[in-house]
Amino acid sequence: MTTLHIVDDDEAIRDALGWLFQSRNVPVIGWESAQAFLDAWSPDLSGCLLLDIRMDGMSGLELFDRLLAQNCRMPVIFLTGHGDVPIAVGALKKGARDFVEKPFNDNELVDRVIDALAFDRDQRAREAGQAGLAARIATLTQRERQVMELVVAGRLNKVIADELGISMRTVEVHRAHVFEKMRVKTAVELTRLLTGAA
Amino acid sequence: MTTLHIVDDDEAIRDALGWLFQSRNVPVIGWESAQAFLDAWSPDLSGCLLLDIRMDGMSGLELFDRLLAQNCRMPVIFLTGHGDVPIAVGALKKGARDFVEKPFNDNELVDRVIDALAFDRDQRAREAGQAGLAARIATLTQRERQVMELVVAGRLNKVIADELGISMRTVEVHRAHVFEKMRVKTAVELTRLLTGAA
DNA sequence: GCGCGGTCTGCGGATTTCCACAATAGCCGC
DNA sequence: GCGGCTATTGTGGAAATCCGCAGACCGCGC
Repeated sequence: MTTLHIVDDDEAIRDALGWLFQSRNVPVIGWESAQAFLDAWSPDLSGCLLLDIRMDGMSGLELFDRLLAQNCRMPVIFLTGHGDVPIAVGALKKGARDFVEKPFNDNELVDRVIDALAFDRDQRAREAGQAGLAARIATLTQRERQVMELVVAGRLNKVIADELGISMRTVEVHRAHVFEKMRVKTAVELTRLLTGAA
Repeated sequence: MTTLHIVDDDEAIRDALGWLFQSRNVPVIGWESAQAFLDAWSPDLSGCLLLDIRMDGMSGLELFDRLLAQNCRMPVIFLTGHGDVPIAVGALKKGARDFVEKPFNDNELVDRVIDALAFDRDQRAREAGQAGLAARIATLTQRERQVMELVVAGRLNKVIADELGISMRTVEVHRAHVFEKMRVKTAVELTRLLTGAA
């Protein structure tokens, strides 16, 4: 679900943030430790993360690192009480979306979270498209993939036949199969698909 | 030139940094104020910027904003004595490349500057390619541009003729002109050019 | 062994693209 | 007005692509 995940070991803060966001119609789930969230995380968890830096046990930064190692691309907003520039800079350069010091302005934080949620939705839509594409590519045979690459590289069938050492007719057959499986009608459409054009 | 531009109103620091970088074979130019650099800036100044935050007159942050307003895309590394998280976060989110607190580690700073210089070179190469492309597109006539768009959209000449209400032969002529002016031989190559593929 | 899928090939025809040669017409600047 | 650029169209042929029909070989699983 597209939810704000709040990871903070201070229950009072989880509750306060929970109230804040629920009053703005943002679904919230609270986690009492980095480990708890890490255990529950799966790639189809969507939404964004609000992460306290200083926690007992695993810190927010370490959780962030571990999530990155697992290819989590959920937007992360850090919350911290004690400002530390190198930490903030490091987190942002690793890809964190924001880094907010307490005390924070409620409205501002809500806005940033809402932006992050929208970003995650968009990103997931893009990734879903890519996944469908990858699935179609997976149905291609070895040869078909080879031919497809050369077609997308702009080679004529004649040239492809030469390069692969097969007859033009065979290239045509593979090419037709590629078009069918990739659900396109022309080489241009195929190129747009694979180069990720609009 | 691809140079490190140091903007700091403290001459001692400019000198110290100048020595540091020149000893590492990084060309350096020092500027004694934000205004001085801003006056001298032009879009073909290349390299990267090392910018002190606190200066008499215009601050480093304000210089950064003004440069952004002028579409400067040179990588900027901020230097600051007094850490302030919101400022650092704001600068990075606006696109600054780094934000370093004094005292800094010499080697680390040099590495980051060298990275930034390499980034600028790459970025300029990409932009030069795009500029050449834009220049070629500019030589196309109205009609040729229309035809090009439809070709890249994957339409057949026949369909393009219908959509534009002209004869197929005319479409062929425009299409050939487009290929010639854009220096490609196939519709696929043209598509790759315009969609910015490898 | 038999079927299925992948790879390979040829033939022939329809469609599309590519291109040289040729021509008409409007607009703009010298 | 002439020359140049743009847009338009036609004829006709060469080249490339698209596609159905037909057949071949090989490996794999039932």
